[in-house]
Amino acid sequence: MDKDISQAVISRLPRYLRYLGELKDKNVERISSSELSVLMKVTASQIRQDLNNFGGFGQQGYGYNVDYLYSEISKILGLEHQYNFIIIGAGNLGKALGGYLNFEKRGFILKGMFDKNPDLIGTEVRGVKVMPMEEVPAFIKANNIDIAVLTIPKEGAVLVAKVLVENGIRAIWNFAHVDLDVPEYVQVENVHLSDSLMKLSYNISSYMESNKDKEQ
Amino acid sequence: MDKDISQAVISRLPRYLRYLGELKDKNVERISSSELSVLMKVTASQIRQDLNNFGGFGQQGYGYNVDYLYSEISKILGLEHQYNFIIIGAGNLGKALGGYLNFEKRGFILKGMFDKNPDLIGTEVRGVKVMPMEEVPAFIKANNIDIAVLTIPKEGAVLVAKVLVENGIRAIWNFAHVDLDVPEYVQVENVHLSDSLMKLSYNISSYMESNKDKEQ
DNA sequence: TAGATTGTTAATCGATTAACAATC
DNA sequence: TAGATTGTTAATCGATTAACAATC
Repeated sequence: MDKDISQAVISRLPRYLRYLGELKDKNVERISSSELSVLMKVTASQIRQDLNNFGGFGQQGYGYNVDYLYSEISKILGLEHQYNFIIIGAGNLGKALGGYLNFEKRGFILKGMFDKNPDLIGTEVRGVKVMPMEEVPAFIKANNIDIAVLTIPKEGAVLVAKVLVENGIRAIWNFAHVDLDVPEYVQVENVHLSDSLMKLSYNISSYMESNKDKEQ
Repeated sequence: MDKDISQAVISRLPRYLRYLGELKDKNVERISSSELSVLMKVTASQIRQDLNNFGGFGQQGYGYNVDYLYSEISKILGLEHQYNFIIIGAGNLGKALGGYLNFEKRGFILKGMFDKNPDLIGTEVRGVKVMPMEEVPAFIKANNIDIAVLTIPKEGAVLVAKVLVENGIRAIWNFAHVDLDVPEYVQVENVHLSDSLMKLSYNISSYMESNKDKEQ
């Protein structure tokens, strides 16, 4: 299908979807790329280029129909599918993600949680029980799990990822602070929180540096 | 100081630091850009270009001293500073971030947590008490808070950010699913988890699409 | 010294922006 | 029809890669 779209474009799609959702909520019927560009603080040209990677969703002289564009971007992002997911690591982060109801609205269904800590086994998040790690392989197969969320310390992550892949997982949302090495057919999305915090740290201190002269 | 370095470069620095940390742990003394490029799966050229934005840290014919390069990148990222931070929103995500000890190792000191939910007030994370939202302004001033972590639903986030800025916060680590509008001197780092999940969703479904023909 | 590898310039590639003809 | 705005091509800008002279 579509020739490989750059990840830069993909990264912007959820933000388009968010703004279009807000416009929908306000019952806005149509919007032009230039109006949207003002709201989103990007160029109108970029919006049109991005969208035209996937097809012509607008109409000359009119702009874009908000509802239609919203639903098209949803489709592009694969949000019309349902995905079953499990969470590996039932600490605070795992629980936070498991409890997040908006994911379910988008079609991501929490099927199970796992942890190696016996104290956590049997506890629940939204009615989903935490199970011991040994049960992961059988559970994946029995429940058609698509996505595994990895919220465990980096030490165990590489091995766990291997087990997940062996048992047919197709995607990993990786919060462990390590790069996973998986076959190309397994999609990995990394969320490295400490990297993000370091970026913030850089920007704070580089802003300070650049203002040293002006200070007094 | 340094002419504005692109955010693409900044984003790669924490990953360099992570690999150098691992090499340090293995007592590796020196490494060449090409050895590192193999480990990290990037080009040697990119490594050298990235580093030379900040100065010449290597030596011809030798490569880079691991310890030295590690400490230089730490400095660049501002990790030799101490930052005091507070967490606004003491739900599971807030608690997860508050409990993360590695942040403290990097110089990020959790000073307080806040929530508007009376049930949470008085509970603790690592000895840090959750306080009511009304106390935020006085607390920021009294405790020299640099960074606020925003782990509240998007509805309240814009208003809270306004209050934070008015009281002298210089940086916001924003987990609320909304774009904050703050003065240019306030640094914002966004972590939009649902955007990240949608990217994963795109990659799963576009991989499926691209293999439809091959299937059977 | 000879070999290795950096720092840096030049070439290439890709992404963003500008411009405008097509068309609703 | 006239005006507006897209879809798309062309121009620009920035980031990545390649190449190599400098130098340890």
